[in-house]
Order: sequence, then C-alpha cells, then structure tokens
Amino acid sequence: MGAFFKIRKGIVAVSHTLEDGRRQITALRAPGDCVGYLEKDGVYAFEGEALTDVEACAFDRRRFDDFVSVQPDLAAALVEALSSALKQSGMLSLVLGQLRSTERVAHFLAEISALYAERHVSLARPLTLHMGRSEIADYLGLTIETVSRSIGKLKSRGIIATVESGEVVILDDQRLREAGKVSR
Amino acid sequence: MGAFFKIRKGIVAVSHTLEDGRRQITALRAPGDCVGYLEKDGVYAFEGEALTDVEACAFDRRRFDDFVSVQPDLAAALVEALSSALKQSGMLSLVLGQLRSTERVAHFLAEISALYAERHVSLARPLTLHMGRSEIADYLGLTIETVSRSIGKLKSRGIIATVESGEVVILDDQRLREAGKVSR
DNA sequence: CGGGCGATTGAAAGACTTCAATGGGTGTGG
DNA sequence: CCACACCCATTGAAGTCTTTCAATCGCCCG
Repeated sequence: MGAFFKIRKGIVAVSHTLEDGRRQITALRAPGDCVGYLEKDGVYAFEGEALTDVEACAFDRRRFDDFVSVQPDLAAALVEALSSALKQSGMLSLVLGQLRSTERVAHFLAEISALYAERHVSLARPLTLHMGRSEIADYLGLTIETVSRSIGKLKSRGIIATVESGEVVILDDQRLREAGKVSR
Repeated sequence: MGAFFKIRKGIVAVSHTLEDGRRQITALRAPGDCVGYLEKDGVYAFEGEALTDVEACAFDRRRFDDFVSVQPDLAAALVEALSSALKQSGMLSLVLGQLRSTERVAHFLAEISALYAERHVSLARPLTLHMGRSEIADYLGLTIETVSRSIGKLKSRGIIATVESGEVVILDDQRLREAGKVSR
C-alpha cells in the first residue's frame, strides 16, 4: 500500500474488472515503465498482473513525491512517462472503438513486436507473446474464439505464421501494420 | 505550433482519425483541463474540436517546460493532471472494450452529467449535452443509429427523458449509473 | 494411457451496422 | 407568411460481424 513499482524485467498487464467479471486490460507495461502509480486514498485505480516473471523496484509513494519536488529532472521524467502512457492509452481507445476484430489483432501483434524489440524483452523470432488467448481477448475487447479466428485469417493471408510452441512469426511486417492501421 | 492550452470555458473533444475516416474521440476536456500537451516534434498526437464556444489560455510549450523545472508546485499539478487524464483514459478503454451499446450510452450520460456538474458547465437541468449524435457515436465507438436506439431504450425504461430541444433529463440517476456500470 | 487445459473450429444466435425512408425543426427566399 | 430545402434524429429492414454454445484437437503431466 502506498507503493508503486518501476519494472526492471518482465511484462505486466494493467487491468480493470467489472463486478460481473468482465475485464479490460488497459495497458501493457515493459521494463522501464512504472505501475501502481495511479491511486487514490491508498486504493489503486487499476489491477496489475505479471505476464512473465517480473523484477521491479518498489518505491514508497510519499517519499518519492517528496523527492520529486526537489529533483526537477525526475519530475520531468515522470511527466514524460505519464505523457507517453496517455498517448498509448488514447491509441488503445482508437483500437477498441474503431477497429474490427482482425484489425485489432493485427494491431496488437505489430504493437507487441515493436514493444518487445524496443525494450529488449526478446529480440529473437519467433515472437513469444507471453500472453494466452484469454489475455489477448481481454486486451482487445474480444472473445478468445474471435482472437483465434482472426489469427487464423492473418495466417491464411500469409502475413504471419505460428510455430508449434504457440509463438508467432511475422512474415510480412509491412502488411501486418497496414492491417492493424498502425499510422507509421 | 509548440503551444498548448488550458481551457477556461467550454468543452473540447480530443480525437484521432484514421486514414479511412473513422474517428475516435478519446477524451472530453472541460474548464481547468489542458489540451494540446501531447506532441512530438511539434506535431500534436491528437486533434481537438471545440464542442461549444471555448475560451482558453495558450502557453508556449518551451517556456512552460522551463518554468515548470523551477516551480515544483506546478510540476506536481501537471503530474496530477496527467494522472487524472490517464485514469479517465483507462476507464474509456474499459467502456469501449467491455460494455454493450446501451451500457455505453448510459455510462456516457452519467459521466457527462457528473463532469458538467463538477466543472460548473451548466448546473441546470435539463442537461445540455453540447454534442450531436455523431460526436456521441464517435466517443462511444458506435454509429449514430445505435446511439439513438440506445437512448430510446433508456427512455422506455424510464431512466431518462428528452425535451424537444434535444436536451436530456435524468429521471433516475441511481439506475442510470447502474446501467452504465459506473463503479461509485 | 487418462485427465486437464488451452486453442481451434463449427453452427446458431445475438448485437451492431448499413442502407433506406420518414419526421421534426430551422432558416431562407419567394 | 408560407413553401422549400437542409440538417439532424429516429425508425425499419436487411446484412455483417462477433459472440455464444458445443465439440474436437493437441499437448503436457501424472
């Protein structure tokens, strides 16, 4: 309570669950990102789930805030991190509100591929998602069946392939990003 | 360019549009909020549209950042504003990803009612939305027809009513929030 | 080899969208 | 002052997409 974490290794899914059990993963956090920063009266606004083994630094919220106030650089970094998270969150809204199922899955694969490459989670292909169909579904606002069928469509279009271990191989990054409506 | 705005009066819709014309409104901003803060290389990450007449203060981005670095209080306020926006954005993802059409519309009405009351936009009822069906649709990831039908359902359930001018009367706030899955 | 879990696939149902037509309100011009 | 055009919202019907329900497959583990 009153603590937040900076991830050093691993992937964390930030989510929110309704009383009836429906869950939305609102963000994926990778090494360098912070989780648990948004709270109110000691109650976290969202839940966090480790998708892989995670190594993180824990900070005491109060002390950190005090420290920030005398460290302008740190404050700037915090603003930068929050701005970036806000941009990503807006993009997720765009995906959830406007894209069709296969577009969402394509977007997701392109996004996670870029994220992992950027944060050195695993530069190897095939790409290990670290998420089951259930997590992907909860992230994209779809059911596991629809996610499965969308992956099938991308495979049949020759854009991706899967290996027996469940990992994904991106065969055509260009077309994957097009299919996922990824701007640039 | 390089400027951002703090809203003094009016409502602004922050949005993002795909090449094929699909648009998602990712946030609604009211007096006290800032818009145009998220940019990259002088290019704004999102678009802004005034839903009403708007009065705002413009800040030069560079000078503001410099000023922030010597004003810890201002930095803290900025962090607070961004945190709040991030929470709201996560909630929108939840709405878009998990709620059905009528739930989304109910959520929207409850949210906008609370927002306007809180920011003194208009304390009067009936509630003036300041948004046409088209904007509501783009905010909720629905079509104008579905929005219209959902409003009809809420009316037939006796939760809301509309007056000829198009304004909305919330007859049962309790049930509206339940229908919109609004936590508290 | 049997059980269990996650992923895939099929078929039917449901929700939302699309296309089309109608109605109400406003503003302009005759 | 009324007719008409226009815009927005509503309503109906058909179509598309996604979900739901069910069954199957493959893999790992005991």
